[in-house]
Amino acid sequence: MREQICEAVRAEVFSGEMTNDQPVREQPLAKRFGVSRGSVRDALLQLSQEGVLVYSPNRGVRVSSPPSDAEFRLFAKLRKEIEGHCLDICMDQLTEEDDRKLMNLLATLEDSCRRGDLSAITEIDLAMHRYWVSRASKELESVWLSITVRMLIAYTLLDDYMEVYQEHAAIIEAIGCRDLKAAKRAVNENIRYK
Amino acid sequence: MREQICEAVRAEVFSGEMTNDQPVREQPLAKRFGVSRGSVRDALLQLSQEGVLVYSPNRGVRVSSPPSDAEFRLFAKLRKEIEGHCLDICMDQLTEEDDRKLMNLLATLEDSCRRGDLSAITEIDLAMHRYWVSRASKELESVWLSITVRMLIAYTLLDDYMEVYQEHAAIIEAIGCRDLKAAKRAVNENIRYK
DNA sequence: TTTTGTCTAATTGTCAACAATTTATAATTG
DNA sequence: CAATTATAAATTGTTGACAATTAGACAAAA
Repeated sequence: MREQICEAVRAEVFSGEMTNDQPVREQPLAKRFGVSRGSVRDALLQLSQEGVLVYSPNRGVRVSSPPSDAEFRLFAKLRKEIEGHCLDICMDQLTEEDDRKLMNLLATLEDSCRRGDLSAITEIDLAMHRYWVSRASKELESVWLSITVRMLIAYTLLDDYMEVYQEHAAIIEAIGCRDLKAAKRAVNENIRYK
Repeated sequence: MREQICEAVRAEVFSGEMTNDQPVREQPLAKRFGVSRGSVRDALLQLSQEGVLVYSPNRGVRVSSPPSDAEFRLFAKLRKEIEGHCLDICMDQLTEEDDRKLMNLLATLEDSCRRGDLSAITEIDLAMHRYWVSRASKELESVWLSITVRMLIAYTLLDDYMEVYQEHAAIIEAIGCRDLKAAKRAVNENIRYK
């Protein structure tokens, strides 16, 4: 249940439906999901730890502000380190089943890019990168997520949607060939500064 | 309240009083702190996000296992990047008041090292590094903490306690002189592999 | 002996009500 | 009229009770 609420709120934050400087109230969310405030509280607390929301004692939560440029660059660097490490770990554990799943994600991404659906693009982008991180380590996944969501909050608009697709196509291509160096290069290319 | 419970449990994990593979139950903690299970739940959930505990649905939480050597090295690298960045940001914002506080922490650290009190050493070590991270950015602090606690879980024993003190003395010395390069070098020296 | 199923105890998940705190509104005073 | 104080409303924090789930003990069957 908590996970469901988290995902829903996360998606709304990325899609811009929830703007920062605007508090996220517990009661309305509880009503919307048909659950008690307690469950909503748990979810909001988790999202705060994750970096999507900011918590102030006795004052509730609000959507996080985008990081500064310097912080964004640091986050990008950290993500490259982490995802590179994860590719090292999991590259030769991947099966053809994994390749299929990644291809499916890629196809969905292509569709979303064509439609220019930023919310869907963000979601699938997150899911794809998460795939190899999650495969490598559950511990790392949590750290990686808290960095990545902070970067994604900054993605309010993009110049070229199809470029996103092409970059991810290159990554999946390299992974399909089990070419570690090429995969790392493609990932580093994709995780770039604003 | 939540924060108090978090700190207490965190301290017990670092001191080794709570071992991994042993579940952390809500009811006993609630009784100990004289609060309801709800508050304890909040705290345990937060510590799970932080990486101190691991949460399994319907099965509660247990103390995290130490990271693998490869993960530990990655965490060390990330910490160096983050703390270096934070020193960049906050170095010339520090006042003499900050210097005094850091000196006090250092004095306490020296005492703990002489006594060989690993629990206290870990706590103060955490507090010192947290000082400059927190000064630079609250957002970064949360990411940094989740990395650092995972490293500290691995610190069950140390060969030379006084070395810890000397390394931190060097850091504080450099910060006192506002010597950015020396401070970063000293921090990198301190954050090292097992 | 091993496996399966059932019951019981322990534990977590959820809820609705109440207390404490903060925010917004109205009244008072200089 | 401006500033301050008192009051009311909205919101979060906490609690205890109950529901749902899990783990362990024990018995029955293969």
